[in-house]
Amino acid sequence: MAKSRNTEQKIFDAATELFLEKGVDRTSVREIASRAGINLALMNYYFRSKENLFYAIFTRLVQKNSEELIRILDSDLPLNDKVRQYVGVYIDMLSDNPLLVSFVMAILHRSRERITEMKVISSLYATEQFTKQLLDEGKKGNIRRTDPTQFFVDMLSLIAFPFAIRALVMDKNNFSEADFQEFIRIRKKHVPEMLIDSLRPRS
Amino acid sequence: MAKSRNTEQKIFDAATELFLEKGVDRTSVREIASRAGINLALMNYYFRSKENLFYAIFTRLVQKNSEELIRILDSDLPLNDKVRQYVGVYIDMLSDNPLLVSFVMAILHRSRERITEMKVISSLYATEQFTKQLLDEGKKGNIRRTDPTQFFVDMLSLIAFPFAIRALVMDKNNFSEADFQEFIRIRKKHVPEMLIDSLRPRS
DNA sequence: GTCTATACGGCGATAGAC
DNA sequence: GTCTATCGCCGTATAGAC
Repeated sequence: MAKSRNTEQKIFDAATELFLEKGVDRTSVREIASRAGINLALMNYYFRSKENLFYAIFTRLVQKNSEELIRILDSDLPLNDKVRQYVGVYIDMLSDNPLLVSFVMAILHRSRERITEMKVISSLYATEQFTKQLLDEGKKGNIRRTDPTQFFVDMLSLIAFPFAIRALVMDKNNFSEADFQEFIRIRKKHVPEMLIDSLRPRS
Repeated sequence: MAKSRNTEQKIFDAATELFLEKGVDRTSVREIASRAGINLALMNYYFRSKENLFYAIFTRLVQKNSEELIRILDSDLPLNDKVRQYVGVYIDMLSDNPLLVSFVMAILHRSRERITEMKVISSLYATEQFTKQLLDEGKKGNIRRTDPTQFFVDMLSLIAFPFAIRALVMDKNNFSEADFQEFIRIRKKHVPEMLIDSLRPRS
């Protein structure tokens, strides 16, 4: 018992490091065990499978980061401020956590049907309250668009996809790391304004 | 010789089917050989590796579909018409080719450095001529935005990401297949208008 | 070209001893 | 809990008959 949490944590930490360094698929369980300084069998004693370990790490990472996102969506902020804040925080979060981007890619790349099982991934999506707010603003005629699903998918796409095609963008534009960070910094202003524009009633 | 193209084609077709059904990673070369009705050794005779086979299928699929996209980008159409046509054709293409979406996901999920090696993937990105057109319109003061990279990333994100998170969107909205298709059909009108709006000079 | 047969090292997972 | 030893599958490769 005394050593159990310790060992579990060592496996967890070693896996997190390796997943970040080499990606999930290119990291073998033997390598994780080796870096954790334990045996291959122990790896399976604590986490029944590599997939389980992956889920454990992913869940913790998402939970840690998604709380703030949900808090923003469920806040009492006016719609425009809310969009600005949400996009900014979300982009910072993806920018600061390459592992998160890589995990989401790995999950999207997996079988499409079972995405539902990863309940935690829902926390990266819209909340009921935010959907309601959009519908309410629409009824009041304050905004042009009336489909919350389209709006939220637009928002998520503009936030997340650039990180997914990061390598392609960098290659095509001869971007350095700093260039890409500057590109993302500009998006933090640009994306909210574009979304808010799309809501503005026509003059 | 007589049978060679035939066998190569059978392997090609069997692999295409299986990649679509189960995803690239979950399909074994033994399974491909089995479905193609041939032997494991032949599999290695024609394509030296599974990776080679994957690239062959992917390259052919992209080339077949990207020609029209490039033709549109390099056409003499006015900017707004070009955006409408490009988005519509691109969305149709992704809608009709789930394999293409899955392959792009697989590649994005692979090592980020080597994306450059897949030269064919560049054909899914902007052309020089289109970039030039955006810059020219900007100089003439016809459009508000001046950064072609941001615009093109916006466009690609709004087109492609919804297909990547298709399962999530369907789950969160209780969409049937038909519902999702309708959702996409609406996007074919909505996305170009949103992009064109973002270009329109402020009144 | 196509086949059978066999082999290699690496993988994820597990049985069973301690 | 922790270990050793082993299983079955994987991608890849090759030798040799037809």
